[in-house]
Amino acid sequence: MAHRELKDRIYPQFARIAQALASDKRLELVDLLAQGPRHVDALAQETGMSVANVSQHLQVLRAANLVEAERRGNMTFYHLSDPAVVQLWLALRGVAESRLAEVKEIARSLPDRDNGNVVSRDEVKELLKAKAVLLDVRTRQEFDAGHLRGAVNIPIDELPERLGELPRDRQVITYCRGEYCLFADEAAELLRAHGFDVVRLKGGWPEWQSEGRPVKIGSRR
Amino acid sequence: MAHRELKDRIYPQFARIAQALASDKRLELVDLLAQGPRHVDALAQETGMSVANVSQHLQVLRAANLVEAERRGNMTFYHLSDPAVVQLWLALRGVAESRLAEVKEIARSLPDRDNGNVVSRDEVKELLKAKAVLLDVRTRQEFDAGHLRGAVNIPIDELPERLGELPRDRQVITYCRGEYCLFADEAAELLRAHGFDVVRLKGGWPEWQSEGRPVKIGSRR
DNA sequence: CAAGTCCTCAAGCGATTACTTGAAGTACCC
DNA sequence: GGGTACTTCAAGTAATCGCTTGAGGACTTG
Repeated sequence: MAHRELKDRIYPQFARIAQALASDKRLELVDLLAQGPRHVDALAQETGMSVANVSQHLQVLRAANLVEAERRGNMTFYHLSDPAVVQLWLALRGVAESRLAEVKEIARSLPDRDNGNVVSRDEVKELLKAKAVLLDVRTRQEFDAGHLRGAVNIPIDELPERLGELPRDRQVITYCRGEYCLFADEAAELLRAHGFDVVRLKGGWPEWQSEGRPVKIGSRR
Repeated sequence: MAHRELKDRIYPQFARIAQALASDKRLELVDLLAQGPRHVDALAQETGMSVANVSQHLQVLRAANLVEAERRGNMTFYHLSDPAVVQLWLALRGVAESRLAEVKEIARSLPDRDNGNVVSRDEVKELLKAKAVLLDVRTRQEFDAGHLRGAVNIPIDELPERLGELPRDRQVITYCRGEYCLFADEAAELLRAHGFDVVRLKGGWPEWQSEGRPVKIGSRR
C-alpha cells in the first residue's frame, strides 16, 4: 500500500472518533455515562434535551463504537464501551483546561477550591488512615456502578435529612461526578454549615477510576 | 452558578477541542506537526492539499489553541502548542485502534510486523547496550527538532547511497514518524536486502516522546 | 389484547463546514 | 521600488450536521 493510500484510508477512521466527540451535547452524555449505565429517558431528563435528540446523539456515539446499548425490559441502557473512552474524554478536557482561556475563566467562577477546601487524590489514602469519612454524594445507582473504595453513599438530595449518619468528630471528604460537578461543593457547604470539618476531593469518580486507584463495585462500601 | 448554566457554558468549550480534531485533514496536519515545526507550503506538499486549504485548517487548529504560528522571514511556521496535544492525538488514535474494526483491518494490511521484525519501545534500552544502532530515517529537520537519544539520522531517500555508514556487524533498529508511517518498514526492507540484521521499532518519535523516554534535540546524536 | 411506556426512525429546515478559486497582504531581495 | 515567494482572506457552492416533529416499533402491564 502506498503512503497516500494508507493515509487516505486511516485518517478518516481516526477522525470518526473525534467527530463523535465533537459536540457539547454528546460530551455531556459521555460524561454522564462515565458515572455508569443510564437509559435514554434518564439522559434526556438530566441534560434537558428531547428524548429523540438524545437517542440520535447516542446513535452517533454508537456508530463510533464509543458506547454500547443493552436492552433491559422496556428500556435501553447505554454504557461506555471501554475505559479508554473515559481516559480520552479526560485527556480532551485536560487540553481544553490548559489551552483555552475560557475554561480557566469558568473554572475561576466555581465555588472556591483553593483555600484548603480541596484535597488531592493522592492525599486521600493518608486521610482515610486518620479516620476521615469518604462521602459519595451521587445517586445510589451511580454509587453501585462503581465508587472509591471505602466510600459511603448519601445522595446529595438526601443529605439534609441524613446528617445524623455522619460522625461529627471525623473529617469528611466529599466527592461526586468530577471536577466540574457541583454536588460535592454543595454537600461540603451544607456540612460545613452544620459544623463538620469538610474538604472536597479534587475531581470525582471518573478521574479517580481512570488513574487506576482502588475502587469497589456494588452497594456495599 | 446553577448546574445547567455551568454545563451550558463549559461543554461547548470542551467540544471546541474535539471539533478542531474532527477532520481527517486536520489530524494529518497534527500528526505531521508532532514531528516538528513546518511551514504552510511544506504541509501542503506533504498532504497533497491546496495551500489555501491547509492555511484554513491551520486557522481552525489555531482557533482551538492546538497550534501556534511563528513567522520566520517569509514563511509562517506552525507548531503544536503543547506536548499534551500529542498525547491527546495518541489517545484518540488508541481508542480508534481498539474500538474500530476498520482500523484493525487496515493495520493488518501493513507490512508484516509480527514475525520478530518489530521491537517494543521497552526493549530498546537493552538492545542499545548490546551495541545495536538506532536509525532515524526521517528528514534532517525532523531529526533536529527532536529524536530518540542515541539515534543516528539517515533520511529514507538518502539511505541507498549511505549504506556504508552503517556497521554490518551490529543490529539496526529503524524508526520514523510513528506506528502508521511506512518509512521505517521500507528502510528495514532495504537494509535486510543488503544483509543487515534489522528490526523496526514499534511506534515512532511521537509515541516515544510522549511516554517521557530519553530524547535529544539538535543535530548531534 | 388494549393501553401505556420507552425508544428509534424519517423527513424537513436552518446553520455550519469543507473545498475551490481568485484577490489581497506581507516580507524578502535585488 | 518593483518583482517574487509565501500566506491569508473572501466569496461561492455542495455537503453535512443538529434539532424538531410526528409516525412507528418493541416491550410491559392491566
